[in-house]
Amino acid sequence: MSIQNIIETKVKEGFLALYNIEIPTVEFQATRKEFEGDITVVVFPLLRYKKANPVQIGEDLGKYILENVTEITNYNVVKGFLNLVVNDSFYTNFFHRIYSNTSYGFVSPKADDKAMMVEYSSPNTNKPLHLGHVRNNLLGYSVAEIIKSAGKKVYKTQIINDRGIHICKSMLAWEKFGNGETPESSHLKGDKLVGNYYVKFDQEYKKEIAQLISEGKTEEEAKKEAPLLLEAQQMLLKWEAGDAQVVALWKKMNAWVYAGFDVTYKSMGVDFDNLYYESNTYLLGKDVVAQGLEKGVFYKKEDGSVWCDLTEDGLDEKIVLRSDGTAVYMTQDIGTAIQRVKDYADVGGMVYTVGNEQDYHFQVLFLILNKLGFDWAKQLHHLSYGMVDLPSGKMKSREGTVVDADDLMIEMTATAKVISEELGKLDGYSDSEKNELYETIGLGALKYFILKVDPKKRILFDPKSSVDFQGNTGPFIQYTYARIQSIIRKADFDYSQPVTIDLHEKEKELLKQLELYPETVQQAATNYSPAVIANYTYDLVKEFNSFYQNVHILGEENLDKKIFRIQLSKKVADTIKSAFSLLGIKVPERM
RNA sequence: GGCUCCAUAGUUCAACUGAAUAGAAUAUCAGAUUUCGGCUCUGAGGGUUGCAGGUUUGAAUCCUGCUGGAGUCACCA
Repeated sequence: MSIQNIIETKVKEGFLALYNIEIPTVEFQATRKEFEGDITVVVFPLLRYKKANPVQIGEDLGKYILENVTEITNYNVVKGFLNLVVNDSFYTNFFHRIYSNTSYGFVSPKADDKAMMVEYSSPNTNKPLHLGHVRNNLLGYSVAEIIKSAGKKVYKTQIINDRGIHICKSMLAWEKFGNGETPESSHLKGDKLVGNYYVKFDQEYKKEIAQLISEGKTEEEAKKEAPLLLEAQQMLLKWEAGDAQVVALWKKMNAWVYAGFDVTYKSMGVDFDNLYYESNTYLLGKDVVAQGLEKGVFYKKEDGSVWCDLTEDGLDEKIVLRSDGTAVYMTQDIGTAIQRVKDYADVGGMVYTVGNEQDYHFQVLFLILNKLGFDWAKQLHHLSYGMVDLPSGKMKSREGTVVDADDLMIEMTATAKVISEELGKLDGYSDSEKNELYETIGLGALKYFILKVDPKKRILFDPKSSVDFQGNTGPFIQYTYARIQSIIRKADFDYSQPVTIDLHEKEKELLKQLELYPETVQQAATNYSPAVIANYTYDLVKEFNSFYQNVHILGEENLDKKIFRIQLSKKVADTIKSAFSLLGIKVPERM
């Protein structure tokens, strides 16, 4: 039981005993450093139930708690804040409890709990992954890990956008200009190769437009009538009709792309439990539209198109089926959501990791699913995140201003190499071990940089200078971890026995920070925010560095103290590792 | 134009969802440790939380209006 729970119970009890009033909740905060105490009860909110001087209430409660809670050794009241001093034995007992708990902070799901499905990445198969996907992937993966550790079963998934006119564009360009080029013949990653032909299409298309305009067409006409575009549209029709040649080409080129994506996902360290392909799901949802019509959720217009009226909810009308009876984006998404629950019966909710330009779409989607009456529709969340901007402005794939995901990771690893070599702590490491380490550090820097920011906010990413290795960064935290490992390696005696000592101020601070870990994981899960974990870890590391600077560990003469400090350091390291695993960041033994 | 999101030290980010003097990092300056890894630690300066009102014992946080930025409002995905 946490000290907060103990005090909460007693404050309620005390309030009842003193004033004969029941209170529902008690508000806590950490005691500010300039006052004596470890935990603070905020008295102000209680004034709602008992009109009185907050200082007087604080005094009364403080006295009651001092008498009735053995863990509290003293108190003081400043304005409306009741500061309580917790005794050392509470913290040492707490430490004994958690020391050998390898899953400290995590909660295991109960057998009958519903699972969450977390969707992220969901790329198009006509171009490689870029910086925007990197943020998406890191967020989605991390939130999935956090939800899992907070006590829910999780399925990681994505829906691959493998069909449509944009896919036909790269297919057509390859057919016309590719001369049979393959990833093997060109030594290019498959996704890069296909991406090149997507760009090629656009270049040739623009030429045709220019040509048509010079022949007297308006720009609008030229864009619609360019032969290449007409051909691509033809190709899409053929694909939909199941034309053998087109389908074979489509399969071949998509396979190249998937092989390329796999490499990128692997170096990014993300994975999926299952995949959905739009080519399988784009026809889903039509039957639900029929059901919705019966229920009166949707209505039909004269031309046969089907709509959902959301004006009562402050939104517009939304089309769910075209007049020709074909599906739109919304139809598919409705169908896909339902399909997923069919495939995984224990799914009780979903998280969609998609950029904030689709906020409106998901608002509508969730609303419609709720209107259709699915019980899991109440547990849908759009994990919306801001754009990643470059100093040069917005990324545009056609203009070549994108930051490629693979290039970015290679660049980060190279930077890590330069810095690590300067430090030269790697004697005895083989080249492959070194390279693995550079990757750990480089990716750690990148991941931490992106994940420490609130997802809602847009990020300005300067590939040259914005990724630091000092201060509030991944490598700084990794460094602290490595240093603790170095201490542990040197402690070559049995320090496994629990000991009880008088705590140094810095030790107590560290223990308080460790105590916060479980609720931090829960908070991160409720808020879908890896940033909460990142900030917690940084605070823990700062606290440790301060401890490290102020006391001796291996140099301590008192054996019990020495043992306790080694154990404490080890637990801090374990917690860093655990927290970073939630962010998908590895920690090195040396660096 | 309607709707949604964002705006906090020079810069990058916090602030437990309404509480104490708005905190860190970075950069700058001053110091400590020269012995567990100097990628460490301590301190200083740096703020009218975009602006103006309002609610509240208390507002960066909630409400209203404005300013600036972004997104969205397709029988595209």
